[in-house]
Amino acid sequence: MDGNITPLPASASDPDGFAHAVIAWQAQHGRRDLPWQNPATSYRVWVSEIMLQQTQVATVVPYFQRFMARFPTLAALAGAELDDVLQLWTGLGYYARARHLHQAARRIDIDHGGRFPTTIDRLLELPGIGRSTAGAILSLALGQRHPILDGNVKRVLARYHAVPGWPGRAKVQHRLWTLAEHHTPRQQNAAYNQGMMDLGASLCIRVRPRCELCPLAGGCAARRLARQNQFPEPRPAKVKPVRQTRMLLLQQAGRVLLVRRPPAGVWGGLWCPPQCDLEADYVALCRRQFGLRIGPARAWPMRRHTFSHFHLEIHPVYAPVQAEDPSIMDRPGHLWYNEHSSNRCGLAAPVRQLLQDLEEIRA
DNA sequence: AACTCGGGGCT
DNA sequence: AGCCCAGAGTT
Repeated sequence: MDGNITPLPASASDPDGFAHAVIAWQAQHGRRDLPWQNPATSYRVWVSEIMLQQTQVATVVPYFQRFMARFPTLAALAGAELDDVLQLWTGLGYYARARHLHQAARRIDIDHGGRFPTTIDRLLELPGIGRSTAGAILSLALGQRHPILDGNVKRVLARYHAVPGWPGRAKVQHRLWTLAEHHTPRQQNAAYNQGMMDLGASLCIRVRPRCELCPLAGGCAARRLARQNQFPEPRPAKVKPVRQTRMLLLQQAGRVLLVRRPPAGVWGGLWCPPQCDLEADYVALCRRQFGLRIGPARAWPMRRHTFSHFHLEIHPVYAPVQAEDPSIMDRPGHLWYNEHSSNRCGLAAPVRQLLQDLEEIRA
């Protein structure tokens, strides 16, 4: 690539040629064969946008394929059990989004007769869909004119206009939305929005952006100032506290006891080994809470899991179950998990790792 | 170890 | 309106 920027034809709605440059670049270099682009139905674009909110494209693709194989239509998702949805979400993180997705599918089924809403106001009423996601669905699937402002677009606009401040701040976000609206073309809106996302993902990346290939380089304020790395500004740093927890790996006949976590909060709705404080008497707890008598316990090495706002130090303890009170175990919210049986449940990443380690020790 | 990401929810 | 929260992957 020679780095020359072709002079851009201007139009009444795009006086600086910004949108035109993005659309032309997208046609040549953008992504056109992602699974949710073929076909780009509202349902498929919606699911992909929710997954892409928390994960990069390469990771999302296999999750998306599995999800579509299992829930090919909105009706299939609306009729599904939450546990089945969470199972397909295992490892993706941000499990509230899977719950919102499922909830929203049911709402569309009930409130809209199963037909996907086609206006931004109706979309914004659904859980898990905000302005950017609604705009992406209507633009990419239906060709309507809406701006979007995902992480990639924020980075492109923050650099192009040298917007100071952290985009998480309301004032900065408002400025970026205004800029996004300003650049959004009347024609070829889908190609433009896809192009902005592709630009942010492939050239206008966080570190060492590849400005020499960028169709917007000629007008980019950050580049003119040679300050590409200083936009957008990072989130203000904060110190993360450390929390500790005990996880009880109670094994019986090759199965491990899991309990369902509360529907909201960390790992909401997921299944997890019983937890307690480090100081707690877990032998007594097993008997009192689960009716289990456990054999000699063995502590496993601590492992650390980092969340956005704290570190969690997990202290696993393994213990064989010697006797159980059979009447207690059939309560809802409890299950004996076996990797090879078809348990339908969502697992957080460190829990999945723990169960995998347990499996390897047995083998 | 720091950084990322859009939306929900609380104050 | 302005915070805080959520999780795993990437760098």
